[in-house]
Formats: sequence, structure tokens, C-alpha cells
Amino acid sequence: MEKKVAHNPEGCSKHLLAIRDTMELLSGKWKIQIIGALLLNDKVRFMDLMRTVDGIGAKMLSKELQELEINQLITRTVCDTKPITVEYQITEYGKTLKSVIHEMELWGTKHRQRLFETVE
Amino acid sequence: MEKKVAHNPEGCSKHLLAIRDTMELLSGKWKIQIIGALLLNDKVRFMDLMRTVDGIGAKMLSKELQELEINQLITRTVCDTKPITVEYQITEYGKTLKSVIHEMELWGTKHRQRLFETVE
DNA sequence: GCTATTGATTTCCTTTTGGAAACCGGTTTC
DNA sequence: GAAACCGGTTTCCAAAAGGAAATCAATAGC
Repeated sequence: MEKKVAHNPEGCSKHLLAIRDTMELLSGKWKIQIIGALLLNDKVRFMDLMRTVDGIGAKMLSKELQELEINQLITRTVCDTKPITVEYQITEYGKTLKSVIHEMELWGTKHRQRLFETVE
Repeated sequence: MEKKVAHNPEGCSKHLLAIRDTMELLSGKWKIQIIGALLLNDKVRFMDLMRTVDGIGAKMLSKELQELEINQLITRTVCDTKPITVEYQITEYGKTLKSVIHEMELWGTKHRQRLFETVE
């Protein structure tokens, strides 16, 4: 009996690996939302993010920001102001995620519409 | 003192909500990989997926497939063959995720290249 | 001196996720 | 009848993710 498996080990896993890489950087409940906020605003303070990203707590926010900084998707700048403020800004590299996130936004919007249509 | 917060509650949260919606459907270690495999092959059996999606266990695979089916991204067809086989297939609706996943794949590929370049 | 604000960190806890192994039921092959 | 293949489910456990609240350090205003 011949094999009929068409699972193309090399080509297939290469695609899946890339997808996996992307997901790893963006996984979790908050990272994409933070990036999304930073894509819209450019230069946002910690407390602004607390208000923008609905429901996030201080611990999560600071942890996620650290990870994003390590991956060079954002920069962190401490400002020498009255009460110390910190500005987060998306990097040029971070901006390359724009297309990915935009597609997610488009799809999410249509999906939500579809859910409402189905109910009616 | 005037407010200098520029967090645009309505417009902003609408974008973030859509992103959140998409992420929710695709979150977890396996779902996108499964969809990716189904996008490449169209009609894949359970055991094929076990082999294609590297490292997944039976429990996870069947659980993830159930969730994808509930969300109408894939269909499940039981075939009346010698040892019973089950074919999973992506739906037309599931195919609309193609652009999202494709962007992820592109970005992941470039990101991996960038990592190697930086090391050199 | 007390309180508020900003940007965190730490502790403690609960929930979610994921994995390994056993088992099941049906069918085929030896 | 034993073993193997297919497509699961169940149990039991470990690890990861996430949240609430307390704390902290610096500074500003009252």
C-alpha cells in the first residue's frame, strides 16, 4: 500500500514555524492591544495605557511592556518631569506589525458583524 | 488643569475590540497552526494533523478542532471507511482568515531573518 | 506633615492552559 | 485471539498566565 499522506514536511513546517514565531511575540491577553494603542497614538505614557487598554492591571502592563521592549518593538523613555513620566513609543520595527494587526482588525470587525447578522 | 489625555475612547476601543475578537478565536498554542495546515491541504484526517502539527497531543487536537468547528471555521466529516476516518476541512468562512494568517507568516519569516542578521 | 500622582515591583492567590498516559470501541490483519 | 490502526475521551497533574492588593520611591501641592 502506498502512502497517501500529503503532509509535505519541509514546506509545511516552514510556514507553520513562521506563524508560530509571530504568535509567540504577540501571544497573551494584552500585547496586541498595547501595540494597537501605540500604533494609533505614538508616545503614550504608562497611565494613558492603563486607561486605554481596558481592564489591564499595573503588573501586567509593566511586564508586557518589558517584553515588547526586549523584542525591540517599542522604546521606553523616562522623562524628567514633575511626577516622573515614562513615554512608550513604537519602533520602526514595531510598525512593521501594522499589516498583521490591520488584518486582524478587519477580520475581527467583519466577524462581529457576521455574529449580529446570524442572530437576526 | 485641562485634560491632556488623547485616548479617544470610542474610536480606540473599537479597533482594540476587533483585534481582541480575532485573537480570542486564534489564541492558544495550536489553533492557527491547525488552520494553517488546513489551508494548505483541504481535507485532512485526524492522524495527518497529529503528524503535521508538530508536538500536539490527541487531547489538544480534538479539543481545538471542536472549538474551530463551533466557530464555523472548519467542518468535520466522518467517513465510512475500513478503519473509521474523519476528514476535517476548512469552511469558506475559515478561508477568510487567509489574509490574517498570511500576514503573520510573512512577518514571522522576516522576523526570523532579522534575528539571524543581527547575530552575524 | 499628609496626601496625591506616576511608574512600577512584590506577594499571594486563582484560573487557564497544556501535556502524558490510560482507556475505549470499532475494524482489520495476522 | 493478539496486535495494530483510527479517532477519540478521561483522569490526573504541572506549568503558565493573570489578577488584586500592598508596597515603594520620588516629587508636588496643600
